[in-house]
Amino acid sequence: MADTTDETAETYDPARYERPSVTVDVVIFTLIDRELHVLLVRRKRWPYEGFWAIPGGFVQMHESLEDAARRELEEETGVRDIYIEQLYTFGDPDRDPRTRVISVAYFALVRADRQRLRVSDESLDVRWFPVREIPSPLAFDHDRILATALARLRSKLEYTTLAFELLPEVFSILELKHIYEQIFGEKLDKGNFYRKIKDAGVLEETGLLREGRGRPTRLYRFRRDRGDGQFVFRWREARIDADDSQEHHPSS
Amino acid sequence: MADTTDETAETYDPARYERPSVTVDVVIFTLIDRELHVLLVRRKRWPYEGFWAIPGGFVQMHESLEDAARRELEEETGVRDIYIEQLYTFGDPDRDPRTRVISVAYFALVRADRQRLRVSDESLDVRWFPVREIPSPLAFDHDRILATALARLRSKLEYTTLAFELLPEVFSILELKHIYEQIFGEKLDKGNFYRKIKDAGVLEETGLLREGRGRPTRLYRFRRDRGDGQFVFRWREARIDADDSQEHHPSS
DNA sequence: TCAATTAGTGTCATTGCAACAATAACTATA
DNA sequence: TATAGTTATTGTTGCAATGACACTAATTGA
Repeated sequence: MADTTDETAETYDPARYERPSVTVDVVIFTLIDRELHVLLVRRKRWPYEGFWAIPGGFVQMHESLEDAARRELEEETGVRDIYIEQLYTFGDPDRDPRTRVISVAYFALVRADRQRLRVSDESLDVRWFPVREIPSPLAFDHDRILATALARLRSKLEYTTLAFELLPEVFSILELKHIYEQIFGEKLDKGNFYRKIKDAGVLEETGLLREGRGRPTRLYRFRRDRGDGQFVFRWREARIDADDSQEHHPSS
Repeated sequence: MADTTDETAETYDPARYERPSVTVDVVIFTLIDRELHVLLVRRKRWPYEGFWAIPGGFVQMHESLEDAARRELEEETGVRDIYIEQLYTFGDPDRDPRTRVISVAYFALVRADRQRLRVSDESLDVRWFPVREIPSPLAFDHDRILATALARLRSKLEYTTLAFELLPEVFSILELKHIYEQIFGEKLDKGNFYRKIKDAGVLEETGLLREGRGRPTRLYRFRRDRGDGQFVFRWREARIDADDSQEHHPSS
């Protein structure tokens, strides 16, 4: 707020305060060949010329933060109407050598079947990277931003239906299981997974089958309608450490 | 970041972009007479003159966001070394009628025994309000900020040891239980609470007793050392809806 | 027709948890 | 000075969720 407590002393005058630049950065995840990928862009000029960075841009005076994030998202991927969520705001004074830049980071999930619409695919300066092969270090404090995004993603998969935002419209239960395994980095029991996901009632049978080497796979669709419209499925109890990287405990 | 993707077209020049003002607002919680309270300040001038607001102020060019939040916190309460955590960033274009103001909100927990150090207590313009008696509406979009803070607090109590940051140095198990009941808004079973908190091993017996009407209460201290230094106690499985007020799901 | 392969179901013992009953250690007052 | 009242603690028990793992199903390819 522009509501300082001791406004008694000072009259509000924007010119009195030097203003930082504000940007949004969007960490965009998708699934390619069952692997989790992130979109990065290569910087063309100083600072960090040639380094990979999380896509982002300035917030215009007339647009909300989320609008700015969606605009960036669409500029990069050509996709709209996608899951997006504010992640964290990074504002260390020296994170950008040019000037004070405060960055509001978002993270977005692009569905596996939509992401093929990626615009500048052949360009060498915009690329999907598998999360296990991120070039390091990234520009600015983007390593930290990415780490925060991954932590948030992991954390949220555990108690929300976010995983469905990564899958194509129609998918199999074992594909869903694969996502969880990928992101949690641990093997899950097939049988227990089937039972749990079925009991949750978030799946709708499509009647479709997919032929393959063995027994054909039944294909499902995610039921967006369920419950009170919000999240109704929780894979397991939330973990302790997951999303808490940014907090500060008192020393005393 | 100041790293727009299409920097190809444009050279970076701060002057080309109009910059918003950036403030931090700090939602400060404490426990007074076993009740959860929030600190509010009364605005002295336009806009929202006479309305209550969450304390906050401008971010200086040289300080980090968290430093700014701590500075505000100390200005209001005289307390340092307190639990503080970034909450969310609010940046709707018209949330402040004066100019574009982006506010990075924090929330802080002040221990029950420390908060008596409050500076401007007698002042009618700075007051602790019980959370159930918040004057409504608050200035700007502060109702929303406060709601977000409360949701976060509830959510985090469930899977962290945050509750201890509200209690005095030394406390009884039933006082702790009372906090949970207050914030969750539901009764908890005495016996189960005892067992659960004891098994968690986060308490250290002080040997102290407090005399009262019935059987004297054993007093405990929170063991900050435990585990990997971080959160080791989870009251119960995290809830579904809690902290998710700010997200946006795709419509498609 | 029989391995190989992928999909999906059943069983069961263990654990965690909620409900609630029982006991312990005091103070107030009749 | 007993007894009722009050607050603090500990025990018991049954149900439900979960994890480990064995089993059945439906297809392809040799």
